Amino acid sequence: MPQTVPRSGCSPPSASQGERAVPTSPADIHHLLRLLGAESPPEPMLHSPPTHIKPPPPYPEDNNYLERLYDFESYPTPSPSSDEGSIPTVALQPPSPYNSLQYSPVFIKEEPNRLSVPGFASPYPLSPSGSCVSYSSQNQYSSPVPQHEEYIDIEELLKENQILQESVQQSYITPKIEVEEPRDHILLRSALEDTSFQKRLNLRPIPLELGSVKMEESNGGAADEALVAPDIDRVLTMAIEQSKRDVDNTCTVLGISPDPMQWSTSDVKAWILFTVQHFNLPMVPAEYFAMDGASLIALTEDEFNQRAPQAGSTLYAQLEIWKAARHECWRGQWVEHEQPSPTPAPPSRTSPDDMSDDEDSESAGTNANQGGGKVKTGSTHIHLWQFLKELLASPHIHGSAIRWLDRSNGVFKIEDSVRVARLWGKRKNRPAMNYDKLSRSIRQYYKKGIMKKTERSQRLVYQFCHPYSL
DNA sequence: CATCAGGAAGCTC
DNA sequence: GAGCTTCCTGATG
Repeated sequence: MPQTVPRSGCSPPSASQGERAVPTSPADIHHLLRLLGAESPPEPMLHSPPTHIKPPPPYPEDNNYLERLYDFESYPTPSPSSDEGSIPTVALQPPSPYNSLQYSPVFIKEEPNRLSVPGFASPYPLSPSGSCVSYSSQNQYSSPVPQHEEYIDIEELLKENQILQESVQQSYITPKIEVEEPRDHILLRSALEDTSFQKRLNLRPIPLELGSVKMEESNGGAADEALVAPDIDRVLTMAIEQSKRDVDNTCTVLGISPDPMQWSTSDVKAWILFTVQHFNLPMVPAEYFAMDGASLIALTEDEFNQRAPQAGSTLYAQLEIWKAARHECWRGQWVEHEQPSPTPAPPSRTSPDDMSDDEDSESAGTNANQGGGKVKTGSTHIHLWQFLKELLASPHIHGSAIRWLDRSNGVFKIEDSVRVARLWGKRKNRPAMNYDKLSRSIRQYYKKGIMKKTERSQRLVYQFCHPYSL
């Protein structure tokens, strides 16, 4: 019997993570990473390339074709962020076959601790040590996929991760310091754990339940044995985080929303070209994807492949990541990731609590995607638990009204019931809202498995169930 | 007195 | 039908 992930005592039926199968072999991991958008690694590979990929039809290199290519100069070239001064930038150059066009370098904010796994989701080049590489405009373009590493050094990866986790645990021990847990992302995780790609890519299915060590017959030797599920879980978590960072960076560079549904035709163009450039894919004629984001989302993988025989799969896989991230955004997970660091209160105020209700309402209602996209929330179509998490995510503004007592266990306290109720009422256009009604709604969550009673009953203290506390 | 707990009915989407 | 909202009674600290 395979072991399974221990569940929280109140996992809601609809949100249970279940016992999904995840790929276990390096070959499958590699496929997973490719689906995240990384280009095929150079030979030799850990696995044979999928046989169904046909040789690309040669694109005409006449002037008419070149004119149909997207205009790279139209992209914004944001200057390096000032709040993360130590983070270097990477100026990406287009692939050499097309460098006869006039391109402007695109500056990407690179993060120093970017995961250094070849063929990984990150489209940004890394030096062999994992630090960033700057490409001057004179440099010849290098493939975004690191060429210097060809294998996943999973042991080293896990060692680093273990050190990281130990340091985090150390922080937990420190009294009175709240440590923000690394955000998990249920939907992205689901996308990553989806093994339907095994079927699509004619891979040998390798069932493994999350948290188990059950292995099918292994022909991969010691490398396979080394990949037990908890380790894969960590890799998945890192992959998720990486994907989100990549989405964030792309949003910043292109000035587009993280939600593909919001994309205009020109946004789609920008995204297609950006993705093609990053993954060193063959150029795609502009008219093949002349549509808005909603239409793009509606395309099937086959339709992507018809439009772009070589790039279609990667583009489709990337869009899947963005679509999953869009759901994360909706769930409010994106908010905390993109939220700018707390800014000082305006001079006219002595504390955030002096803010007017209107400003409270606004700050609690429009924080999604403040980091650079165009999407605004603030809709009345928000669940109470999401709203509470919004408030909890802004301790610099709402810390006096509601705050985490135990972030890791989802325990929070309403410090000012009147204020929280008033904010909720404003958001829902319910002027008569009061704490009595709000608390009644919270109590409804007990049945639904969204919240639970705390072990020791305390006034105004509630607890989210997993995974709602994430 | 404020809060907790939960039943019941109504409203909105 | 879901997700509240509103109103209610009774219990608790």
